[in-house]
Amino acid sequence: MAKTIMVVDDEMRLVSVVEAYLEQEGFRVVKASNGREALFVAREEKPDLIILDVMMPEMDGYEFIRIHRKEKETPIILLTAKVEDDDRVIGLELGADDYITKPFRPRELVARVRAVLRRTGKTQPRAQVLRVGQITLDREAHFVKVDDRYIDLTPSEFDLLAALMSAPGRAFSRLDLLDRLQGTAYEGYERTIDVHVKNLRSKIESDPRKPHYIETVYGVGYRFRREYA
Amino acid sequence: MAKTIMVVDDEMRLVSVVEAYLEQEGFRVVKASNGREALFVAREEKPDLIILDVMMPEMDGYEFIRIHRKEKETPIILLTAKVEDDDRVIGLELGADDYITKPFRPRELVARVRAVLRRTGKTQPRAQVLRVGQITLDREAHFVKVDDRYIDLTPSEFDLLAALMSAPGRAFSRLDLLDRLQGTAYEGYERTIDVHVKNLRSKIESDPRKPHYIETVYGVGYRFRREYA
DNA sequence: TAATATCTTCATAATTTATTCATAAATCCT
DNA sequence: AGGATTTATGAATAAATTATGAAGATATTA
Repeated sequence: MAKTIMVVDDEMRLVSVVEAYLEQEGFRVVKASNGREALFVAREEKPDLIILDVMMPEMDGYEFIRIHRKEKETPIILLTAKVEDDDRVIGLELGADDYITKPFRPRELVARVRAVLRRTGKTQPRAQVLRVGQITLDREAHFVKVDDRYIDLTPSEFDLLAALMSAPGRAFSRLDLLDRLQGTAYEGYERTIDVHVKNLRSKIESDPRKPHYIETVYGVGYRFRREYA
Repeated sequence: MAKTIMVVDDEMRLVSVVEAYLEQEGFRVVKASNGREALFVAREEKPDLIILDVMMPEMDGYEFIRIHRKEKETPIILLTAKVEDDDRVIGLELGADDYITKPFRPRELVARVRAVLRRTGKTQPRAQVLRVGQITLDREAHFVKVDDRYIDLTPSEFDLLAALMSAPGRAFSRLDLLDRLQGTAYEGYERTIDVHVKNLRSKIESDPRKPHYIETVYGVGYRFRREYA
């Protein structure tokens, strides 16, 4: 059965990005936007792991940990904004299992989630294998196969393709895609996506000038071609 | 069919970690948190081997052994917290087949499990010989052969190679590999893996600068080259 | 305990990827 | 069609990741 992860942060955008990524990795995600709410959700949903921002209104992360730990031993990964290692020390002392500083990339966070689950002996859900047309993308083994050929992609290209393939036929804005690649990192230049698309096309399209898989949606962004029946 | 191993300890955390490792190695795992429960579970599940903490509430390990041995000859590995050899002597006299002191590395435990099963004539649950390309790795005999030449590897290198060869074409993150080597515990520095990879390549690759077998997956980790049909 | 081997850490060189930018090409709209 | 906007592309630069040699720390063996 799917492992449940609770994400606690007051920045909704961050929560959404992390949620999308984790779900694709096969996790079930529940959310809370502050410590008080988190306590409630934790009791209801009994998450297998908690991702927790230290800086939040109402009740901060440390306070949450103190209270939660009296009831449960759920592993916790802290999100800290600062670069200093004060937070780290305090957090780990209070019983956090790992921490990651913002901004971070979703894939980095997922790696830590898996590491912590492994450490604490939880079984791992399988990442989704995406198959559309002649393309297979396996997030777990991290490979992409096109017409029985294995293709090497850079991390950005891989994540970009995974995002698009996760919802064939749906148009993604460049901002959507940028979030997937950079997570909460400061706003990058949207046109960066264009370049990644170009490079990706050159690797997976037989005729990059007339893309079959990755279509341009003028004025909007890009989408992966939907399969027809 | 997979061998069943019963793990008996009151520290749930420890049990979980051990469970994860054993399952990864292809064993089936059943659990109990004290001697009394263990007796019950043993009768139900008929494990092929028992891993048993000596210090437990309700009914300690020695007591369990005494009673269990009247019914079965299931091999037993003792977990002892102390470094003194009192426990060892007593335990072995009582009929334990091996013992290991806490803290221990999962891979150490797994090694002993295999050794005991071998000694007591049980068959191994998992393929012990991995062959990919011109490389043969035998977990049982613990040797590596490349192009008909036997190569000496350090323990880390051996485990690393075994992990990679267990799933050619699959990319492993450094975190994955790290806890295969160190048995979870704490987050070691991921770059340690890079160094082991370098050393391993220098031993098995004909041109370490252009590795044929162990490929780098930029931004992700390493993988063993997939064989093509 | 000394001797040896292995593992980890660290600094820095080498390599690969990501981003930005300028400009060409395509699309849209009236 | 013409102008405005958006996308595609090649190339330069910046940023990030990996490779490597070597020193220091640990562990193992004699």
